[in-house]
Amino acid sequence: MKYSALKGVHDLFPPDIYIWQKVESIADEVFSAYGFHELRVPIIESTDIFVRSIGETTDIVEKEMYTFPDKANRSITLRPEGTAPVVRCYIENHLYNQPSPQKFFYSGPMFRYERPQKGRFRQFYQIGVEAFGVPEPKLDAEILSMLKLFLERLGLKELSFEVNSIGCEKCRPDYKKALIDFFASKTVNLCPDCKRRYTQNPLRILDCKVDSCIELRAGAPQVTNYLCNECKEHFEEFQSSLKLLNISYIINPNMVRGLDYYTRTTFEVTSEHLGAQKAVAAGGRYDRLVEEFGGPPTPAIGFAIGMERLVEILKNKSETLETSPKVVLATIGKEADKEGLSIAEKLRAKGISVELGYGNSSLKSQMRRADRLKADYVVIIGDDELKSGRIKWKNLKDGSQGEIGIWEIEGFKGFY
RNA sequence: GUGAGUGUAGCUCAAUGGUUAGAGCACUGGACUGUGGCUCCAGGUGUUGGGGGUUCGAGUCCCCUCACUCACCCCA
Repeated sequence: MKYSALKGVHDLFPPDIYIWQKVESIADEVFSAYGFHELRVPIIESTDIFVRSIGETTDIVEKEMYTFPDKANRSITLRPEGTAPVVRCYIENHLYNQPSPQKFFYSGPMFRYERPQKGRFRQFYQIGVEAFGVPEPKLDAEILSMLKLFLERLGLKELSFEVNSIGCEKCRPDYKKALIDFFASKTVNLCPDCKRRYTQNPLRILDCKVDSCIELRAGAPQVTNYLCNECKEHFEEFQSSLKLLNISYIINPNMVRGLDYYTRTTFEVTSEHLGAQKAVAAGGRYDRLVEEFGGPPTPAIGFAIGMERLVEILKNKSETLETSPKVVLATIGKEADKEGLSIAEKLRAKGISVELGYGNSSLKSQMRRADRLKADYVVIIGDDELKSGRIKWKNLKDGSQGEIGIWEIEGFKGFY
């Protein structure tokens, strides 16, 4: 084959596309009910928008961004995530002057230069949600509840919700120091990756998958014990709201975030039906980011859903979504062919989906095609029908058939 | 960036180093000349991912390369 798609990107077409459409329309419905409005931002931004928000030393910025110079030699980056552009949009358009909170959702492609694997792609789609202006943990719980409702509306109930609090700029440094102290005497026994993490981002040691590191971290200080009073209270209120809303969750004190901007609440929804990349949705608070970006101090929270991962789970549920025509118009002969074309147009104008036969195929093959398209009805037009002015219909589901005047077909009640 | 695995028909897969690379499914047509599903019959495409090598002989063995898959790092 001469041309193929680039590594880590993919085409999307039936039948999968119907799952995507369903997911998007349910997202629209559910998020709207919570007062979220759709927002569309560019997929390219100045590189520094991502560097400043995600963090210079994160993997995303260091090695995963699609960054290139434009013709005027400005550094442009294909967005690796959605929060930073939305924050930029929020500030640039002074949306903080609108009634608070401002709540948005968006969907679209993100780009990260990584080796593809199950559930991971170079171009991948996210549905994201961001809410600005409310510090109360009530909102955190509301947002989790919204996510849960969204997933339930898609028929997903066996997903697990993990939550954590990673503190704020006041208490996180204390915790980080405690962690460094804890591992100080054990560094020689850490895996090579964790040796690197120890100096670069000690929090990451907590979710290492190597057995020896899992053993070494037993008894390590937990972030939830180092929260300042405000963060602690926030986390407790968040949990009591979750209980009030009947959301079952587990606290995962080892859940850390890969992006620098998160504060306090973090959460993840995971599925056992995926591979190693089992997070379907993840998010958290980022109370400092708007201010750091030059906006007014504005608490905020958001999450992102990995579309491909979500669709992967939905595919396993083997609910086949397909669209089939209501009517297949089978015609025999040139004259009938013309008549069929004009009847089809009249039916379509009434909102009925109609497929025509093409070429000089036999009635049999047109019937067979109708069967494979899973049409509800076949309408047959041939010389006899043209002569009598009465055309034949057949219900493919129950096998019943009959005749109807050619001028009455638009009103045939089986079609409605 | 690192590691492992897999590349044969549109799809799923066969083929001990040995003739002309096969089967199922799918597709199209016919049996039924104007009635789908079931059955039967017929139809056919492969540069065996690509290149090089070993051999009398390579889909099969070796090397290189490309692609895909899974995993690590990291993440939705």
